[in-house]
Amino acid sequence: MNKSDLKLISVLERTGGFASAQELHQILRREGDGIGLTTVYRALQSLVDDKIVDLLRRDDGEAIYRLCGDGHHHHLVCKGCGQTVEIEGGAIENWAKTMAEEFGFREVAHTAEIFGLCSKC
Amino acid sequence: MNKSDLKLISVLERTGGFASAQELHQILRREGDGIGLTTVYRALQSLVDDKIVDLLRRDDGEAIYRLCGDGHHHHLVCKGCGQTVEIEGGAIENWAKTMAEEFGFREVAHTAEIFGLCSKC
DNA sequence: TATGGAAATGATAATCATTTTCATTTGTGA
DNA sequence: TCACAAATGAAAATGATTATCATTTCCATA
Ligand SMILES: [Mn+2]
Ligand SMILES: [Mn+2]
Ligand SMILES: [Zn+2]
Ligand SMILES: [Zn+2]
Repeated sequence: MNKSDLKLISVLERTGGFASAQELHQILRREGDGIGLTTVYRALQSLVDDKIVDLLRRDDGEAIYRLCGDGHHHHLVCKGCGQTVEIEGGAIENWAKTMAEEFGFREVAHTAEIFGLCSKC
Repeated sequence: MNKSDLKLISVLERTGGFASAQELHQILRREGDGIGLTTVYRALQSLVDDKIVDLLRRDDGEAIYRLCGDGHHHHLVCKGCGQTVEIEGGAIENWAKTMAEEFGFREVAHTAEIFGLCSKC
């Protein structure tokens, strides 16, 4: 947890939703911080490893990051404005476990995200 | 549905699991087909639009494609060998709908995939 | 069958996010 | 202060995907 990591956490706190590495870099630059793009990627990687931020992918495959609450959860993301709600997996946690067992899979993980338009969009 | 689309469907039938555009291109080349990479991308794009193949993303963001069964379903994918089982969403379908309603989201879609190691791996 | 335009094709170049390299700077404990 | 490790960022490399554009293949109609 170094200086750059903290900068990224700070930006992510302010932006709220998901943002790409390039976008986060631009925001920091606009604010007068001369941080390099390389360092932004490094910091994000490190934060993902430490499970402090979540990584998922835009439709075009670009990685997007978001400061995350603790523990396992899922997301409800607005395709219009990017607003994101963290939600519990509820019934799908068992679904994933059951399906995996049924087909003899071990060491399973799962992803589940919901996309739509929020009430404002 | 043109000649190239059919070639891609044929390769996807033979490979079974998910494969990237680059991999599918290599397979066709190895079989003596001189099809261009551009055409492979175009055919895959068209098949995805027509919902004949499914597109998802590797961890590194690379797009992978698979010939799909009809209708809405999810996947159980082996991280070792790529073997893929198509499974029903079951509890997820209601979960997605309920969560979306609760937060006032419209026009919702969802993704849910399970990853693990199959019994052979 | 000939023909003119539309659709398909593929080589090549352009994009663009991400990763590598590597020289320089900064931080830190002895 | 000194030595050494960690952090930083400019620049180049990588690699998937997309855009161009000239050429070829189809196909309907005369
Ligand atoms: Mn989250
Ligand atoms: Mn499928
Ligand atoms: Zn919105
Ligand atoms: Zn396997």
